[in-house]
Amino acid sequence: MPELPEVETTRLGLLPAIKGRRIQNIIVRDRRLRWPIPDDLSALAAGRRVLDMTRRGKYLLWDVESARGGGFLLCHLGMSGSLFMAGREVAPAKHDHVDIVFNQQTIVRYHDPRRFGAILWIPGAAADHPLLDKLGPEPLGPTFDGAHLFARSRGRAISVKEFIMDAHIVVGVGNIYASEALFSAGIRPTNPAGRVSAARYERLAGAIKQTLTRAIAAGGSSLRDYVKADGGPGYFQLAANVYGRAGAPCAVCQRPILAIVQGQRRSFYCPRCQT
DNA sequence: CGAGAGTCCTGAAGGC
DNA sequence: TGCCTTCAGGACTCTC
Repeated sequence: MPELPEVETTRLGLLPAIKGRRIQNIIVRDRRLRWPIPDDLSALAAGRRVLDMTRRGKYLLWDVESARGGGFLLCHLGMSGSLFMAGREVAPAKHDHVDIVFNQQTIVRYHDPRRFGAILWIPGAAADHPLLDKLGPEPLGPTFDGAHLFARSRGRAISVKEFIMDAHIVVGVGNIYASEALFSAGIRPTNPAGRVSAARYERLAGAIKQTLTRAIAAGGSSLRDYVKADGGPGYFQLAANVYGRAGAPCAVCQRPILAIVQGQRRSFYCPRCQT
């Protein structure tokens, strides 16, 4: 399940292979993703160079000569998607829905069994797109801090865990890292967001940054494998303190980790360390 | 506007 | 062994 570190690692892995190179064509084998892949995607992108690839939250934005009549290729991996390098000699496997072809040896292949991901075309300025224009700050960026969380949470009855997973508050905090960051900060996930103190939000913001930074570093160390192999190692080598550990002893106090459901999502926490 | 539920999809896991 | 059921999960979309 790609979270922000996986998306960032994908970006860092693909960028050197495609930056400045011209897209020959795009082969779409199955356009049924979260939204249908546009019919004319290949025609829009073919013959144009990829000037850059940036990330906004978990969206990857390919700058396909946007300033010269092109646009942005928006790509989201959903929960089971991956992008990896392939050559034409490698036959597409099941669920390999799209090939972005640069040449015979250089193909970026999109694989997504559950098809929760997206590939769209944005003409013009990407920041104005409805999927992007209301997103919160980047968690690793300079404008994200405890004061931001505190200010945005006043009056909110929603739980603090659901609050930090809302991309309009801060992008890129998925289910795994939300549980992990709340554990690090000692905050119980069920606490109402509007009642969490400024001091605790400061700790939480720090925990989110640290958790994501460590995961990106771990992903980077196995970058080559990940990009070549689709869905590879790295992230899951990071030992979770609470996520997926229901009933197992807390690493700090030995009490059993609890599992609950919040907003149709699983949450894990230590009943003693998190208050 | 906010809260909560519904929705898409497939593979893995569990029950019998 | 094999079939059936349940569940997980990102994030948009709808309803109240």
